[in-house]
Amino acid sequence: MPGTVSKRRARTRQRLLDAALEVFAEVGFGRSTVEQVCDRAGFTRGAFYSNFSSLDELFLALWEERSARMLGDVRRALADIDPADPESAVRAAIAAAPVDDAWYRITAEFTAHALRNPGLRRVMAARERAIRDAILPVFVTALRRLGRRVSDESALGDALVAVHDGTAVQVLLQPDDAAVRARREALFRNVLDAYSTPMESA
Amino acid sequence: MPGTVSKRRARTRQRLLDAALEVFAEVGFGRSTVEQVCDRAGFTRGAFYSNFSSLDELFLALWEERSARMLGDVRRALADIDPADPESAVRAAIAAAPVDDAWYRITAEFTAHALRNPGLRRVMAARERAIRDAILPVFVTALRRLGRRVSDESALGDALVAVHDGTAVQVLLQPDDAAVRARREALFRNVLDAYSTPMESA
DNA sequence: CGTATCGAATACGTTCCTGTATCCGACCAG
DNA sequence: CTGGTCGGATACAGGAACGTATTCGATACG
Repeated sequence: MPGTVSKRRARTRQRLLDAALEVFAEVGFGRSTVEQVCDRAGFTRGAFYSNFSSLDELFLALWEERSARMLGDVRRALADIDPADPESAVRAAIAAAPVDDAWYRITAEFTAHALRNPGLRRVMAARERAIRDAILPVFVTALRRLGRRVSDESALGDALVAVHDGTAVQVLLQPDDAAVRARREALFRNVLDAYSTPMESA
Repeated sequence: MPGTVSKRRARTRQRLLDAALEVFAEVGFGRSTVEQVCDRAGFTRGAFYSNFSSLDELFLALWEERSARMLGDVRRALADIDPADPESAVRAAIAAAPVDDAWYRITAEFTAHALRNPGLRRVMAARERAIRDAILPVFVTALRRLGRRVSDESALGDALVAVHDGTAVQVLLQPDDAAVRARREALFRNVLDAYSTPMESA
């Protein structure tokens, strides 16, 4: 059966990816080695090179997988929201893209890496756009339910992503500071407000 | 003269730092080696170890130096602004913290690095706060001149930094997209607007 | 069953990098 | 001019990681 991979192979691959996630989070991608990943996964380097041609390739595969999963999580979390309760919908949207320390470290380093490689950069930009476009409709419909309409959806999307990323660093740098978290949420509200206008009631 | 360093030593040190900046920007801190830095600087590893005990130490020194310089640049740029021209003051403030590709890559990686190390994390958080507090007054006085007062300065400061960082990534990922840059500036204006309220005229 | 194939393990040579211990030259003081 | 010291160069031994070529065992299939 061409195009199929054996279960054995798939399991090995997955364990390598999982191990790599841990190693990258602990020592950073740059400082990670093929050997460390293999040790952690319980395989030898032979197994690694039978599945990936380089650490870079694995890195990309890992990022694809994780960001796809996150995108799925977001879509799923937003699929069964209560249309009558826009407040909780927005809360669900924010919760769906949580500030995860380890994952932030990895994406930060991957972003830096991607900025050095035009091909990767485009892949990353596209993925960012996909995530933005998945989340955006939720906010738009929620706002509509609150009697507000969004004029420029792209602008709102970019603003939300920027605020999400920018404030995530602050929250992670000062994890014990409740005020920082509060300001983060306030900023979200302010942006939603600034990018939508009250509708004439029907 | 205790506490002093010879000129020769200072020059060597500086050349090593400059070379390191280039190397880090090109291959990333994690993938950089002592040898690469020395080759680039035109020294041997002996000179390196006579100045730094490890790449990590140099990395920290480099970041200190650069971020201090940037802080100085900001302060200087904002020292001689025209008080009668708040528009250009804000423009100067934005220009003072430019979106520099190489520098962004390094700080991104350093941030990830710092998040793994509580001591470094606190150093970084303090530095971020210093930068924020240096820029903040400019915006506050500029807004006042425009007849608006800022109620919560900390909130505005955090918001500006978050927007700056969050949108910087977007700009770097889509360097040719003018719309992204435009949205970035619009977001700045929106934030300035949201975090200030019109004053009763005197 | 037996056999063919697939995938992980092994083993190898090589390159790169590390850190230290020592050397040598330049610069300064007297 | 001369001795001392400071700072970068040299040299050395060791270790880590790489990528490949090959082996060997397991699994699927006739």
